Amino acid sequence: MKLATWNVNSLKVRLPQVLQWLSDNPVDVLCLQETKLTDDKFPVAEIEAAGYQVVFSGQKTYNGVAILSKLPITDVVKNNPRYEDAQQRILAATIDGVRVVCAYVPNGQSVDSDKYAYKLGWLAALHEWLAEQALLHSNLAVVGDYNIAPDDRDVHDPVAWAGQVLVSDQERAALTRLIDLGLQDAFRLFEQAEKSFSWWDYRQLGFRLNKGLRIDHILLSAPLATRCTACVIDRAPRKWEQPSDHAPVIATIV
DNA sequence: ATGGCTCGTGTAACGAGA
Repeated sequence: MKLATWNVNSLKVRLPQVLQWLSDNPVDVLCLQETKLTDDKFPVAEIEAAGYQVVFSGQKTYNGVAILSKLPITDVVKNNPRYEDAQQRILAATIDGVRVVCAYVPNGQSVDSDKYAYKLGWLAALHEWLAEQALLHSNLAVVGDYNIAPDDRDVHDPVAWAGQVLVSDQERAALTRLIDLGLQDAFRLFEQAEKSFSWWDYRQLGFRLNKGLRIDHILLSAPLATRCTACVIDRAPRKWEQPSDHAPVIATIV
């Protein structure tokens, strides 16, 4: 199975790029974040015409997640059943014996904001739910935009970013607690180039200067991690016209 | 020091993202 995740920053704007990318990279499963579409506006026909089944959970203006799959999708769960949340950020489904959780973790805005407290509470509730899911599903993949750079090597300028949102100790500790449920960061199972990032600011030539962060992750349970033979970030679509600020991350599971 | 760019909303700036 080839399993990918991509924050598309509006599926309305990015649908042509998603279809082009799937044509170039016919992955089995693609998890999307920040679709920014209510369910009645989701482009089901276009995605099905490309050979994918799709499930989605969206809202107006913000957030929104979707799972595209070549193989049948079953047991769909929208949102974390342990956390009342008006924001549509989680979608889980079973595909080919793998429990796939597509997550759009809150950004947090800044460490002194209410949104940061929401982010930490949201992550604590995610941990509570995933602890149960990990017991229920040996093949568990938790993928998406985590809005957390796990380590200083995932940050273009760790000194400038020190203590800020996306890299703060509390956020990193929350990510570590998720990993301690028995998950592994697929990207770090393999040798990777230095300064490998998955997001670059639209401003200040962020991509051209490779001023980025690695905040999009594929976490795999041990049985899946042992079957994982590659994990790469595809920078290609970030070079296209009118790109998302995030690049897709792809794991190959044999 | 600030904002820089790109979205959606809604049709003008503004909030949000990261």
